[in-house]
Amino acid sequence: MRSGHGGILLPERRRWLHHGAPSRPPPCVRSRPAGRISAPRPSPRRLTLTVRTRVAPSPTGDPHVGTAYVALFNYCFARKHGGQFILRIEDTDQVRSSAESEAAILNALRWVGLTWDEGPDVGGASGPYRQSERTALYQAHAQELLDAGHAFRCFLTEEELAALRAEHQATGRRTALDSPYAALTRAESDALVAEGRPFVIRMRVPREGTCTIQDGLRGTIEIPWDQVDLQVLLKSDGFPTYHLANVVDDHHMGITHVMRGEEWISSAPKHQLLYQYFGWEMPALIHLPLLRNPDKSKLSKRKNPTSILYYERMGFLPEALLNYLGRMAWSMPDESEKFDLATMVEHFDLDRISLGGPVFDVDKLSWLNGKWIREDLSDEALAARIGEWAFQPDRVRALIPLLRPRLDRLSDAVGIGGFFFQGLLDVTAEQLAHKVLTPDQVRQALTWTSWALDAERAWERPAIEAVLRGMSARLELKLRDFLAPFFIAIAGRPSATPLFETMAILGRDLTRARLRQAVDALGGVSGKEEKRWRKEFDAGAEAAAEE
RNA sequence: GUCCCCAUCGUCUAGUCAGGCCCAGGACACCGGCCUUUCAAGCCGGCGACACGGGUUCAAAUCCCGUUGGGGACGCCA
Repeated sequence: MRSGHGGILLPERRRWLHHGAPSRPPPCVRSRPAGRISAPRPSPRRLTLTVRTRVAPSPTGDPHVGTAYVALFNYCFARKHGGQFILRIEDTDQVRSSAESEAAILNALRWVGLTWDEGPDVGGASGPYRQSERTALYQAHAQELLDAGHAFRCFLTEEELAALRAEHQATGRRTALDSPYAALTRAESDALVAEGRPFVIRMRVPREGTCTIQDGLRGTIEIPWDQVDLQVLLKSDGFPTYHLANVVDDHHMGITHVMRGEEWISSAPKHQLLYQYFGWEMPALIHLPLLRNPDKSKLSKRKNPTSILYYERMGFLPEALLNYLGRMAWSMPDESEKFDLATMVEHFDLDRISLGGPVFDVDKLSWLNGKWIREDLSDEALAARIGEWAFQPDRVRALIPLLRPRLDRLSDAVGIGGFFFQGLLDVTAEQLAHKVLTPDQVRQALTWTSWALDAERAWERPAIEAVLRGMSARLELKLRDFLAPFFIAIAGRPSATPLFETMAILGRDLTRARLRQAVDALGGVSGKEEKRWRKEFDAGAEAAAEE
């Protein structure tokens, strides 16, 4: 057995605790951890080793409820075992990462009530906690693998790669993609570097046999090696990919248990292999079931609000949201529905995680939230919470330029600006009826615009205006006609504060949700129609991009 | 298409590893009733599931195999 921390693996898994000498794990899928790790044996010495978990969000967008969900489980596991929980920023994607997103994610996680022992904001002994500040480390490790022959330089251009993929696909790919440069000698490879050819570093992967990985919830998982990519470890910009950075950091940060989304199972073999190449002990892998949309697909903003900011804006209490996330795939021993973070920690047990992907059900979240409001807040506390929520100075301040010209009495502010404080509006098809456009045209305008807004990175008035004007032109509708249904969808009436500013202030998520609600009021978009529209939409977007 | 994961009411789940206590329990939603100046809240009740087919066993929601269904991965994104 590896000498390190393996013994503390999932120590609460029953057989472990109650039967000193672990018997053979049953052959069932959810085999005991005893069968998962080479040969761990409970020992008092190892139990003193500290559990360390982490959550590692990528700052490429709005804070996602899935991030909070994974963070919650990592937090609970670490706390339950007296260990540490770490926050690490995985900003290795230079193009998509942003400081604003990072700040928003940190704020959102703090908002739901999670805290971390080490992170970019609080520091710690294993820092820095932002991967963009650790590039030298990854480069050194990539070099080490290169020198050891565990990795090679790949000089394939993007076009060549695309062609290879297409060919692979066409011939009915049975195995992962290969690279012709894998066969080069080091001298040949060095020569190409000397020529100035750009390259990436890929890892070598066995081309036959089967990789066996151990999952803390599922037991043994076997994946044929020929299904595993020759994964890029170091990109041509010198930055590492997730796979390299994550392994290097988890090792150097002393992570003992990696709890992450199930979507990572298929890359686990690469990670395991990297640990072997480096000669490091691998943390225990625990893959959490994915949060789902009502149609069971992986939770996505297109189908369900996913941003924590949205839930804040809608008036959900952070403790209720966190509580609800704790009900996703996990249950209290007595099945209680309402519990706080400390209680969840106290009872946390991997054995109580169920594996079917849970559908994120906003209705049930609302009920839970109502329970928290009714049962846990005094009149004073509730009054304070409503005030804090509604009258956040920055938010109210932003409305003033829109309200001022329209106010004769202060009380007018409620009628004119009330919709800023509402959640979803109950817009009907009748309200959305348009004097020139057909309901289908309205539906299309709202849907396409919503898509176009999703593709827009900046959520600011000029960008929003450009998208709406562009879409109106593209659909060949007069701006006035085109905009009319948006006023209804966003403000609930035909005339309101200026639309672009209003949407900017309302925020991306609430705007998206209201547009979607309006579309739904008109009958929604069927799967077939969405497919067709999506095709036309993308084609048009491409044409526009080429101009 | 290939590989992997998963499978209890519409949804979240208990029960599954240690088969009998389960003709399957709780919660959301929905429906009905009570309470109530209204609406909520609260309380009471109703509807509603072990995907299917084979095994193993005295006994299977629970163990095994297969089928079906759902999901994920197949990026110089994470």
